[in-house]
Amino acid sequence: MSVRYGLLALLDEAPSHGYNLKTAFERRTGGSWAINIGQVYTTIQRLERDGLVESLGSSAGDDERREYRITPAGRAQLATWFENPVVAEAPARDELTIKVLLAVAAGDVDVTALLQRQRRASIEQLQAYTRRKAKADPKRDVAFLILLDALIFRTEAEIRWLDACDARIRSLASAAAAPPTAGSKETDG
Amino acid sequence: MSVRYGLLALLDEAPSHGYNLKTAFERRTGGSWAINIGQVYTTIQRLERDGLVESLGSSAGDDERREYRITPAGRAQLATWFENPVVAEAPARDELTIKVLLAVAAGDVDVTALLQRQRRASIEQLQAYTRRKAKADPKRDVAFLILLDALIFRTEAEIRWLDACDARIRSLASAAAAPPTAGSKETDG
DNA sequence: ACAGCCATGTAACTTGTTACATGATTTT
DNA sequence: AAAATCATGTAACAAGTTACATGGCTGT
Repeated sequence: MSVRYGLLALLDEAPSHGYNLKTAFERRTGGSWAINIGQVYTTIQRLERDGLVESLGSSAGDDERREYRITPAGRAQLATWFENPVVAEAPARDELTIKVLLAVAAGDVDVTALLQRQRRASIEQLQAYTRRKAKADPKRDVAFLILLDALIFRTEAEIRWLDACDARIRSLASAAAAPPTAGSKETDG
Repeated sequence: MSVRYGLLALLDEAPSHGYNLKTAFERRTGGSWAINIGQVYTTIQRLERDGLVESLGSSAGDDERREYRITPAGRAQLATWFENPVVAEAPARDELTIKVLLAVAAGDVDVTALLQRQRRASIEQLQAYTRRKAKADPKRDVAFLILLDALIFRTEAEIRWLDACDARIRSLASAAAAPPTAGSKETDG
């Protein structure tokens, strides 16, 4: 819902038209979320369909550049969006998580190697983000820095998690190699 | 692509049918990713359309329970998926990030309050995960624990990021309140 | 004349997702 | 007999995304 609310938030500030929304949206995301212009128009259409924005047809006069304005319903929905926290309810809807989970269960996949490859890739990402952060101007590029912070924290968490996975798998392997100490029945299918 | 590859990975182990894939998929994700049965069938259809799985029609004989088998192409694609790390290329495609970014730029949104609300929600989430983790059996519920780890690390990162955002915004506010020390021109539109 | 930006829009497609219709088998 | 579980499938939609067609206006 990011693009949808993104455009809605921009239209909440001032009426605007497609092309302008595209550039404004990209500026807001620190220039790092390129958006296809076609998507802007389809998203506006959907917002209009849902009564959240409306076209300013007659008063402007221009045939090109049709401007859109947020409606009261749109403003209300935007306010609700800002007021309610984003719940990470969708637990494992994440590709990396499910991949590791499946790899662990698969048997014929080298999970340790997978984790190591991912770790290397994540570290590289992290370094790239850090380099970009060092170049940014703390006064001018606030949006970009906020975004980089998000990416950095998330990637760090990912690396920690990969290590935790590795540890879990190693401990599983050693537990399987060592003879069971007490009454530990294997009941897995 | 999680569901898609999830089903493909399950079919890589053994041929199976829709209903069974559903339960297996849910078991794999530690029982926390409920999947609508309809989605399983649509996803299988799409996999078949793409030549990654094929139906075992005649040999089984049964009219119900049509089994599917992975094809060589499917196996190849699955292997590629496992081999290549998940790149977090899509930078800000995240709802919370874009929300904060938009709120900061909006002007009429109380960003500090937004951050605090989100922080409270995230802390609650974190506690819920931790409680569930404490209850889990480290031997039996490995998948579930791996998943919980992911959620916990991610939520911790989110909280750290929220705090970093708060700090950035406060420092911006204080910089705006204090008179500029040197030649710092304001050129924002 | 031609390159390039400003500007709009449609068709088509992807994955994810739900609601609904349908029926067999098994358990209570 | 009724309820629950096993089982399949379709229609329809959401949101994101890209490729393509179209044209005006500006600078070289």
